[in-house]
Amino acid sequence: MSDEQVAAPTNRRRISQRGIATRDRILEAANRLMLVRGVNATTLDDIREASQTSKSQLYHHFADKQELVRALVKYRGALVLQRERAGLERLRSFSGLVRWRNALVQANSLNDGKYGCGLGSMALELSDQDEQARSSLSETFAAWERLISDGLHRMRDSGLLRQDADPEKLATGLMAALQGGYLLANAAHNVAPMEVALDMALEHIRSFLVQPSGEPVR
Amino acid sequence: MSDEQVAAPTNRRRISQRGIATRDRILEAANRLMLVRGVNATTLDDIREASQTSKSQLYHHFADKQELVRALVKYRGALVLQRERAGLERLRSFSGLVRWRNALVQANSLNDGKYGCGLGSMALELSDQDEQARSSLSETFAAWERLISDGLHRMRDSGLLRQDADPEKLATGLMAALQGGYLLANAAHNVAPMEVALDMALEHIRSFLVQPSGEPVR
DNA sequence: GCGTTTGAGGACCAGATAGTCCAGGTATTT
DNA sequence: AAATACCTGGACTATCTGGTCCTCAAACGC
Repeated sequence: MSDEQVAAPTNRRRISQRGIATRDRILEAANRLMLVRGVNATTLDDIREASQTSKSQLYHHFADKQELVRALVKYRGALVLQRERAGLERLRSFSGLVRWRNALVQANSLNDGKYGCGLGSMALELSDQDEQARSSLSETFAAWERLISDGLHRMRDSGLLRQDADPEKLATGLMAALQGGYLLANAAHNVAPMEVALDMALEHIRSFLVQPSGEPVR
Repeated sequence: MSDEQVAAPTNRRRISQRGIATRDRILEAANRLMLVRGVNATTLDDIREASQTSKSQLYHHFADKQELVRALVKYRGALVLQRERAGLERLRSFSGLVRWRNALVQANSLNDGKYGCGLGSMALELSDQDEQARSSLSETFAAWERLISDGLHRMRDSGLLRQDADPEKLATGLMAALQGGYLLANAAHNVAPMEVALDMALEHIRSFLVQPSGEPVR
């Protein structure tokens, strides 16, 4: 009876609104719990309870915990990229970068620097544990950096940035400052280090402006 | 018979060379294993086996896993600070910073960016799980940054850095770039992002030199 | 030498947790 | 209405793992 299902565990074709909703509820719960407790410290029972589903549903939608985690990596990646796309896809000026910085800082200050970046924390926890999750995360970081570097490219093309500015490297540096800022802020339970780190990166980018405005970053 | 021992589990005074050696062996093993697998994914049995000790010795030297982890946080912190003190306490020039950078990059490139910084990985894993470990890590980061900022202070006092340079902020920014670089390098299994991040931070510091030398960072 | 302290070794226990299975009920689609 | 997909609930297992306990050996002071 369930032979066909077993035969095609991954690419099952049955798609019902209800099923999708449950699957999403599970992912959403896993997302929430694993952000504050970490992946390994969160049990499937926690997720089952938080998502108001049953054990069998967990295993109906995901083969095992590892597959759930991998799905979560993509889920969270999609969330971040969607949020970041909204803030970055029309980036055309330095003040746009400052606004982007302010939004991130403000969001993180709401919980006193705790929890850090959903992607960054998974990266450290999973990189040496699940190669597939690692490469997926790596790709998400790359896509995120591309959103930034695309904006920087636009700024360079429009003559705002000097020609010798390297958008890719600047984006990587900014991303590292962001992730390092998240990490230090998390350790300190204080958003201040994240601000300093981002300001440093922005200042660095500012040094590539064709005509550096007199006012400082903030 | 063992009532007295139970009464004073923490501040025991018995100090034997043999005992210290065993304790250190345990910590050293925990350090090694937890660096690659993470804290939560490492079992006491792994540690027992790797340290060639017995279960009872683990619990003779540490009340429970949490105490072991906390001891490891200090152990690792001491190791890092010792290593960093050697490389930073005589920092007096920009080229000294570059040498410091090169040493870190080279060390991390030996394992293709994997594992990251022992402190940083613990910070993300423990910050929302063990308040005591978190604050201990936070202090270690502060001490590490102080090693850097002390060097920058010396450079400023000697007239190398401009007076408006803020050594504390520069040190925080550099530390964030380092930690973010570790994280991205770990996710990518490639040391390149760490190089870019550190170079950005160094370039930022260089912009505060009184007479910026013409040659780039590297 | 003798008793006490310290360390080694490992058997053992209890609880947590991933994962299985099934019996039956409810929605959705055709 | 029939078939298919989805869901509940919970019992059950195997394993892992933190933690306890007990015995024996070595070291050491008296």
